[in-house]
Amino acid sequence: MSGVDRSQEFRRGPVGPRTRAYEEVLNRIEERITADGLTVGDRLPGERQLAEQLQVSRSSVREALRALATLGVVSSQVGRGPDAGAVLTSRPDSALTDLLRLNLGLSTLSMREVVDTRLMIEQWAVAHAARDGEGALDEMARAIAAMDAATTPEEFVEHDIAFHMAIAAASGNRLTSAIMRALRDAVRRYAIDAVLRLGDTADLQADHRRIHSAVTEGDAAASVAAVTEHLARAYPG
Amino acid sequence: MSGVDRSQEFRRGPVGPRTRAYEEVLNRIEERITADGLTVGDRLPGERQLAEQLQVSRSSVREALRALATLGVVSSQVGRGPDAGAVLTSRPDSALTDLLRLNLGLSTLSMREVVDTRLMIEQWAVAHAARDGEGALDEMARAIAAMDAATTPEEFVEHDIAFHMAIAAASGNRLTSAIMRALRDAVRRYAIDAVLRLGDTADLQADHRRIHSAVTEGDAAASVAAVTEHLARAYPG
DNA sequence: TGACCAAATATGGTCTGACCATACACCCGG
DNA sequence: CCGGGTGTATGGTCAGACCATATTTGGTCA
Repeated sequence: MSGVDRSQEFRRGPVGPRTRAYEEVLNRIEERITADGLTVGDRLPGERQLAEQLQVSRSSVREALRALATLGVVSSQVGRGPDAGAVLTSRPDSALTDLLRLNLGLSTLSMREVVDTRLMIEQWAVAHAARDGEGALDEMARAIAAMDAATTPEEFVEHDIAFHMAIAAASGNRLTSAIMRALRDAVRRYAIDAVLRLGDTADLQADHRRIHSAVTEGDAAASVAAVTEHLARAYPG
Repeated sequence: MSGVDRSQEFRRGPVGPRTRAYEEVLNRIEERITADGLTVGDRLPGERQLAEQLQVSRSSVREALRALATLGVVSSQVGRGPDAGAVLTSRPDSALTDLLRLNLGLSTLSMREVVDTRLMIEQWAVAHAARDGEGALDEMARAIAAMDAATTPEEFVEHDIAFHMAIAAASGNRLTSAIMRALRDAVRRYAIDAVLRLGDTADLQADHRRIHSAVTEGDAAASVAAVTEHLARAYPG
């Protein structure tokens, strides 16, 4: 015989809502973040220490930390020192990307919905950029040049993403930028196939140049129109 | 002495990128989803079986499944039978909500950015609804009536969310709806405080009725204007 | 034969304790 | 003062056990 009879612990009330241990840990950590005003860069206690504090096993703590890591708010480093352990971060981009990619894989979201969402963000962002987004012009021009120099669809798409991310970044809104980034990363494969299908990138580049010109001239309406036509060309249907 | 010396296993190439075991499991499961065309409702093998197939410990499998559950693509039920075990699902809403809430808690995203994003979606959705969203009118009217009857800020906000979700749903785009839902859920507390601060909900309800009228008449421009003014009132600054 | 109840069983959930690889901290000698 | 060796805290992984739950199975009784 080994182990301890634990069958009578954690009885709360007549019906006990059956909170999983790792969820309890999750909530406690979130509480601590908001209550103690923890912010990016701060360290959480070690897994063993958290386990003792919360009276759960290290496995449960690890599952909770894994969930937080998946949401992009903690990042664990091994070893020792000030940078080791679970550190609070904030990487909504990769988390959003995974979320979209996997849900697309289960075909609960259609490509049409993703493209339409992208169109919404891009119209909104380019209108902002046309009004006061001079900072993005250089980045956009560089991306266009890099696309001209690209020799493979993969390379082209890489810089295409950079071009459109420059527009999104010009809006100054990190949330829409993160969503945009996640959308592009999640459908990267699809975009490469689209370039292959078109065969020629001249039309796409002409669109890019029109967008760049319209933003340069500060013409919001023309910018929106150019972006709309561009996406209609890239994702017909 | 117990255990087995494993120090020489998993050496691949000169520099081995040190893939964590649970990431390997994650990739394998994702592969299986796309390759085998698994879809919502299908079951994954049990944790013990997966562990044996992939030659890792059950803990690593569990961490991978926990990550997938956090992204809203699997859901685990205990017990036995066809519905037990890890089942593929697709709940982007709750995953998005957690993602936003936690990243907001770390103040990497400002409330301004969230509200602006919401404005973007809502303008886009209400324009769609005005064009062909008659299905949403009843739902909107019901929510307005429920807000009239609400006695607490919490209750009011609950139906306010329902009102705006009806608009989002009318767009027919599940991705934007999911983002909208996540935005509202993540800032629910903030919205309740806003209602308390305003003290009176008459102006908000007047806005809601204007939006409903504009959508009823199919006037997209008026709908967008009404939504814009509504959000400016609710979240000044 | 059919309905009902009890045992077997498969599943996720949790715990314990161990070992490994890593990377900084510390100390000691030159 | 500096360089290297050792100590040690940290996450990563594993193995094995037990628990709670829910279905399946099979037997018993009406």
